[in-house]
Amino acid sequence: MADPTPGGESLLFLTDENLRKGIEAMFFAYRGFTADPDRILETMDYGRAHHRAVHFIHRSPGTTVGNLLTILGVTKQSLNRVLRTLFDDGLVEARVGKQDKRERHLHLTEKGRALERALSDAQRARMRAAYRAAGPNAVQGFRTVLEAMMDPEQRRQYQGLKEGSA
Amino acid sequence: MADPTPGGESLLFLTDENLRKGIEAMFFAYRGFTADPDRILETMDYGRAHHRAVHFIHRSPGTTVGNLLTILGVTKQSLNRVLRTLFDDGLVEARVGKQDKRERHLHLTEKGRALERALSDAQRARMRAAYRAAGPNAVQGFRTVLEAMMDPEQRRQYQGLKEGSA
DNA sequence: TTGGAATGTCAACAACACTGACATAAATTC
DNA sequence: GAATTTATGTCAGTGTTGTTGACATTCCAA
Repeated sequence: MADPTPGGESLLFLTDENLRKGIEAMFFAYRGFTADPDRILETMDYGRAHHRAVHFIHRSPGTTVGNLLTILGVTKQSLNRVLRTLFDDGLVEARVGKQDKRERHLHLTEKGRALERALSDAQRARMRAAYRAAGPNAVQGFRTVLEAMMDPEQRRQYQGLKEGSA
Repeated sequence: MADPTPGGESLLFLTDENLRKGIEAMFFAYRGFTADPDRILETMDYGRAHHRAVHFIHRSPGTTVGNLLTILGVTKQSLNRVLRTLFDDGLVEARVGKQDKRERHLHLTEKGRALERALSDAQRARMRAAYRAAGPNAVQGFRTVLEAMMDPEQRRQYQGLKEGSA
């Protein structure tokens, strides 16, 4: 019998069945991933879109609307609807750019930081439990596969944060 | 200095910064995960909900509407809207149960199988590329962490398929 | 000064989720 | 056999989040 693994390593992990399991794992895990913040959000008048906006504004304080549009991958109309409620409710404030006065630099207010903390505490708790249960090696693999699954554009945004982007 | 890792292992992988990276990895990777099927779906009149229904009917031929409701975690009204279009377009057929005539057992037609194949080929291609790039060890870790991230109920459904469920 | 970039806003629409209420048929239980 | 429960379908209304398209404002830059 010819060796089916020219590189010397087993390629059994690439069977369609294994890929299907990976696909379903993503589906079910993503549900768990969003479940806890969702529960908090639904007690307010907010949804996932608000969570995402708050998260990325927290991560990159002073980011512009345009940056946020690129990261979130939605239309400005869609983002604007969300941002307006966050302004109105006093969670986010927009400061006119000093150099370029067309830009609006987004910042969380104290109230906004409180919501961000509540949401990310909930989400991190589950992530931490999963990490702890799986161990550091598994976590390393987890991150490696997810990164390989991103579009190049998304991967750039994911990695670009290491050296600060705002 | 006291040893911060009583078990002897480093717990540095549990820092908030690492957890945040994991959270964003999930966010960006899920976008990539759904991007390819989404492109196919939008050329038709279908969306992600149709994809999910077709996927799970393919995986568990003869599954009932109730089973599907549990797996997908949506309301019957929501699922019904999707199933109706799949019936009307001749992608899925419902057979009245032999033992329990209230049940509708769902099956893909040839046309339905064709769509399923197109969608899962696209999704598997990306998953395969990611798996190959990351290697078997990373894939193992990927699956372990995702599994730990699921709700217990979801985990049961994810695992229950090993021994066939339809 | 003109063109384009960054942003905001109005209107309409679609996908996909939800709740609540009601209907039907069949199984189950008393 | 009657009453109840289960499985499914359907009608109506609502909400979140996305989309296009069009238009206005402000301001940087050539």
